[in-house]
Amino acid sequence: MYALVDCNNFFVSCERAFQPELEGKAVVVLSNNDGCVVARSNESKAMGIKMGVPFFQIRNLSDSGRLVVKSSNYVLYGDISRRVMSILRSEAPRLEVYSIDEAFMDLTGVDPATHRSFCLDLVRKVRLWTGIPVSVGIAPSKTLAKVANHFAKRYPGYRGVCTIDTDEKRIKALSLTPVGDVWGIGRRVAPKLEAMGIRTALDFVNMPREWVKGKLGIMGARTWMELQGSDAVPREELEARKTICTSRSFADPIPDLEELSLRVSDFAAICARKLRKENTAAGRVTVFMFTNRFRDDLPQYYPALSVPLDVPANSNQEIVNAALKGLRAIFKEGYGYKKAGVIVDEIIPESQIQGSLFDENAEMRERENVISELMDRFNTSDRSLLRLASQRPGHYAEGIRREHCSKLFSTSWDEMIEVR
DNA sequence: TCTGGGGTCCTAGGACCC
DNA sequence: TCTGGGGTCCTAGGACCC
Repeated sequence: MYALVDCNNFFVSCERAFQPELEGKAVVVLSNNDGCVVARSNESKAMGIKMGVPFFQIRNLSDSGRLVVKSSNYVLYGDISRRVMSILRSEAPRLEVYSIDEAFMDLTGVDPATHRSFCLDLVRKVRLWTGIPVSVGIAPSKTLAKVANHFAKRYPGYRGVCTIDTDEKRIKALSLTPVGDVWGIGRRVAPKLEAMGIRTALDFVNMPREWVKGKLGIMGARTWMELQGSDAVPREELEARKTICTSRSFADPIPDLEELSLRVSDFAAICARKLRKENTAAGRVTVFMFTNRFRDDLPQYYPALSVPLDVPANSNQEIVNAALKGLRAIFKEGYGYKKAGVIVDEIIPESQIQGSLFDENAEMRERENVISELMDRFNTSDRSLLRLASQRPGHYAEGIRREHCSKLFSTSWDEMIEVR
């Protein structure tokens, strides 16, 4: 059996943990640049505020005092997440951290008769020790655990823990679950299924497996198996990431190459640092940028270019140089760029880098690696004291709108850590 | 005026090989 | 006029997730 532990309204709960006066109020947390709603309290959900709505569309609610608005503070959320996960890990031998706010716990070894009380105790501990409310769904597959979790959240009678451990409960739960709410059935496919008369998860599971596989492919068939109660989603092994992307929207559009170069240098340096943190190196660097896609009246341009590296690298100099080379190749005058980013991929473990026999730059690479490591010792995720001359002076967050940001309540200056 | 960021996997089609 | 059969690998795009 799995227990899916999911933090309720996670970013809002992190804000409330340190600002108890927000308890009971309608609160939302905004994305970078104070752009969209990315987290809502129950009260703001009840007001009809949808996930992802642009902030300017609900600004009146905040102006009139009916809604509290916070900018996102990922350093804070990452730190709280680590604390929650470490509690869960100490209670169960096998834990798969699935995202910043949820984790699958393998209940093997826990007496099935005590699953519920075990998880109720978990909910209590996490709340008491971190201030974060969590809900738990217990079921024989991950997808069913997700379903159970929905019920745990929706109905207070469960006191935060809902179990699907009999066929009767499974059928009942599936009959009450819209097919589009099932984990793995997304926005594109749900309307098609509904058009064919498949409205609930139960309707879906009553279709023949071969029909599902034909319509939705092997992923759809896997979801179908999971809803039957078979464990079909493989355990996530903690492997090195295959791609790393750093991108941002800008508060104001950027028209010139000089300013864009500073931003792209920062993005590339952040990618390089993430590589070093995971002891990996990338064989390719891609730059991309976008004009403002919401402005039909302005010319649009959204180029991208990949630059291969002779030898996989993770030093700031090499990643930044490649990114800037790509940027210069695709930059065109006459556009206001609203967003840009850097992707590194073809990632391999640092230990597997094959130097070329005729690499004339081997000595230089070695020096750059040493310099990058030195920079890491001085820089945090929030601030770069040591940087290349091509990077922007000052604070990473400059040029990003964050008008309602809370303090870094839980981390001291030198322990700010980015969390996957 | 104002619209986020970061991942994974699958699939179809093209290039290339014998 | 008529033009095989079967692989592999790579990539872009789409769908999904948080």
